[in-house]
Amino acid sequence: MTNDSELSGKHNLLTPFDYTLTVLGGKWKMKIMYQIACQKVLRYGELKRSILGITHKVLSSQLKELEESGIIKRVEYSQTPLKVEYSLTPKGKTLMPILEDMCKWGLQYLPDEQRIINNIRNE
Amino acid sequence: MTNDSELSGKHNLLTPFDYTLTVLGGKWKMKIMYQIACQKVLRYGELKRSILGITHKVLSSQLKELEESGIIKRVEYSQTPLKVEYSLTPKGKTLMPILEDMCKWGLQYLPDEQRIINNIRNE
DNA sequence: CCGCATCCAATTTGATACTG
DNA sequence: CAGTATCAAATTGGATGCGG
Repeated sequence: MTNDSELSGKHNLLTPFDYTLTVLGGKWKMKIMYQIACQKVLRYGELKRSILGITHKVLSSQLKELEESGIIKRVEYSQTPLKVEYSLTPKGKTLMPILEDMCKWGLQYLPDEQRIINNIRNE
Repeated sequence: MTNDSELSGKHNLLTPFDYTLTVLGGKWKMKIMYQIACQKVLRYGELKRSILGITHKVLSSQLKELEESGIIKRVEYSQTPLKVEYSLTPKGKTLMPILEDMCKWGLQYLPDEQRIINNIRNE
């Protein structure tokens, strides 16, 4: 670790851009947010099934970090069996335009050979 | 590897959103792009000095990937000592609005305690 | 100066089992 | 059902040296 945290001490100070990267960073956070946003509310298991390839451990740790960043809200219903629902917070919703722009950009630039969904209503 | 690539075969097919994540993904690519965009053109060494904490190995591998994705352009001048300049391609420039929005979002939501630059022309 | 290759350490991830 | 803990496996990261 030879980076910023050395310069800025224990409370690691960040530039605004780095803060956003911290909140959204990693391989899965944006995909998780995207899924939650699409469905408004999702239970843990539904979320897991909707994101191909993510593992139990990774999903739960990333959900926890997103919650700590104030991006998603976790509501636990004390039933048996347990039920937990995730949704975006207002703060989280303010990030959606960025994710949508990323999606639009991908639509424009994704090479056809790699496209997985190209036959939806092409007439 | 229990993910998409299994489902989609060797040419790993992607959704548009995943494509964007692939292009921009990782800890450093967006920061690299951001630096290049700010200066229009940067030599390798300048770039390295401008990004705190990045190592030689990581910077060069990420630059290569960005080049392969068509986001940055690499121009090599056959001098001794060697000189290489990096700049954004037109495709790369189309991503800048997204990076700028991320920066703006960070400005709004970065908690004051973590802010590293908060005294620039506050009157 | 730039960037690839190597070697080894550190971090992340996956599979599995366990708790409330 | 949701989440944590553990441990091995895989991936990434840093330091260094070589060659164009």
